[in-house]
Amino acid sequence: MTVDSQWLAGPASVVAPRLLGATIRCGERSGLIVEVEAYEGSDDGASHAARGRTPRNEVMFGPAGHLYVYRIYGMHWCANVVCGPEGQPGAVLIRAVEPLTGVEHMWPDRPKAKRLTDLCSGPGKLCAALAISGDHDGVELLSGGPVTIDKPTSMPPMAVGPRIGITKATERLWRFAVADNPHVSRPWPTGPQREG
DNA sequence: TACCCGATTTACT
DNA sequence: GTAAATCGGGTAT
Repeated sequence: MTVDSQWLAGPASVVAPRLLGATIRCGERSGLIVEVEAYEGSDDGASHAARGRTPRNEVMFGPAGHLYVYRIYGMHWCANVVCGPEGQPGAVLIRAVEPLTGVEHMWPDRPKAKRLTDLCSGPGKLCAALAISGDHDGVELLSGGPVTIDKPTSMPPMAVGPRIGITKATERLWRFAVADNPHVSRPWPTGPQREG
């Protein structure tokens, strides 16, 4: 069952952990979502939407169920699932995926990867591996569309921690991952906290 | 129009 | 562990 705007209607910090174990698909290529981060609105200093609406973050302010893709460091793409009520910005950054299908297509797009666990273990890596780019910014996550996300069948054990690579709002524990999954972008700083 | 810098990845010491 | 690659968005001038 693919996600819909109602399933994604909650705030990013609530929707994010629910996306663990979901399957993201782009053409032949698919993977299990094993790591995410939540980004919300004006009260979240780390969010692109913190300082209001701009051409880049436009999609974050739109209805849930769309993809927000942006370029970072002039090199890589990062993919987010837009959630929350329309007009209220929020998105879940997909940080790591466990490759499922179309892996033979992923290797050529990840020439530096040496192991299966290097293929999609980072937000920029998984975009390259799944062939997600700026062309997908704003696309709706509809069955039959270029990118789809299937809901998880069950909620896996989860680890929680601070978000990666940000300098603001670092106190918020809005990074979520499947506990002990080898495909995560980075290990947990201290002993993983579990719940769920 | 100028300047700064980032929700990263990779190579190298 | 540190640093380079690389560039458009966002804010300031």
